Amino acid sequence: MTGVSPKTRIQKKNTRAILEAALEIFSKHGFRGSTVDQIADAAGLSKPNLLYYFPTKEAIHLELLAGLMDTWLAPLRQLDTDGDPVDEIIGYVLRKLTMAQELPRESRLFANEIVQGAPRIIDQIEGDLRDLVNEKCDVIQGWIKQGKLADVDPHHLIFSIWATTQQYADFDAQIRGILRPRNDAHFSDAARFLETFYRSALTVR
Amino acid sequence: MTGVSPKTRIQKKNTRAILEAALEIFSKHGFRGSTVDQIADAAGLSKPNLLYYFPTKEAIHLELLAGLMDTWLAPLRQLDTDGDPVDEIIGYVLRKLTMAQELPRESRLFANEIVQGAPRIIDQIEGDLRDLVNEKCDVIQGWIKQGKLADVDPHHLIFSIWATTQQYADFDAQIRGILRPRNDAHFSDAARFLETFYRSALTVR
DNA sequence: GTCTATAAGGTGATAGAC
DNA sequence: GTCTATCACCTTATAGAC
Repeated sequence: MTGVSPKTRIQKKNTRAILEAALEIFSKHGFRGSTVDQIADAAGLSKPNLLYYFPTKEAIHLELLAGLMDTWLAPLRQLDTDGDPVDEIIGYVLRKLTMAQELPRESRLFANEIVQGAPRIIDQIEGDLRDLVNEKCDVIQGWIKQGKLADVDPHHLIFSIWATTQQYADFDAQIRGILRPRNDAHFSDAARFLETFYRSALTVR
Repeated sequence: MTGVSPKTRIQKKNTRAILEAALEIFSKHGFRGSTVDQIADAAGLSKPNLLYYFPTKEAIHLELLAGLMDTWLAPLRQLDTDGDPVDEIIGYVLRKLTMAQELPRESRLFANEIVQGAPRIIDQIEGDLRDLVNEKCDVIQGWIKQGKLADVDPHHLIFSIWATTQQYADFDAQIRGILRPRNDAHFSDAARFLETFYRSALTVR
């Protein structure tokens, strides 16, 4: 399922090169739009050699998605029950925005998969992801009950945070096209916008 | 470029059937993930017959995107300079949410295209779309100067509205997976959340 | 206008030498 | 472990009969 168990140095290096190349290609063209040839080229290997490390194209894709899910959820895990509610959520928003800026390929990899119905990761969504989200929604609901946060639906709050941050990676082409030619500093503009926006919507008055 | 000029009744009917089928298939699998066979089947035509109406697979895709762009931008065009600023924007948010609910395939068609770098509609993005957005941003900026709206970046406000509404179509699989098994009424929950959220973030205090 | 048949090229995966 | 060669299949698009 996950290809050759990486033992020798060269195997580790090649496995890593393949996954790096696959991330580059899959995130740009989606699963069906990417070819094994493209990935092998980008990894600096021949196609049969690549298929010596991973049995199928799908195995590479699956390994990527599974391996990145933890990284992807880390910012949400950090949400701390004992912190100041508004600051905790603003912090989460800004961490997600930073990830969109620094890991846009990872964001688009997931976006490509989910927009097409998430056929290959629906289990992870309905499992680990769902559990984590529900856990953090309980935390948020607790804050609301204590009067420390405006009364909003926690699930839809989290969805809105995902949407407003990840769009800067997923729909980058559109955002750059509209902001052209002044699109150099748009991430810091976005950070300012999102911080102001979420703070004013979440603060109890 | 746009296939046979529809003159006879049967030509109109078939052209419409092809575009309807293509929307169904392209929105689900993306351009590369869709096959002419699938579209022909869905349209109830043979593959050569379909290619009698449109010269290539790409021509069908292009015609779809171009034809839907107007529909897609209609809610933004409606934004009225003379209305109440907060209500105008809330109205826009709710119209977009309704579109995500009623036209999810159209939303995913664009999402699929844009997430992969918008190769086939970058011109429309940098043309009509950009012009309309800039025009409406001027309106919003005017409201802010008059003190009728909280001071936020108009471009990023519009981006956030797109993101928070279209996600309910584009990332439907993820949202349903997380809300399971109670996901029947999530659009009305989303409407309530978004209205409260945008109203409290945009109202001048 | 619509069909069957097929050309032409791409794509995932394997065989077998080294 | 890596390569060249190749298979088997899929996919877009066309030819030509009706």
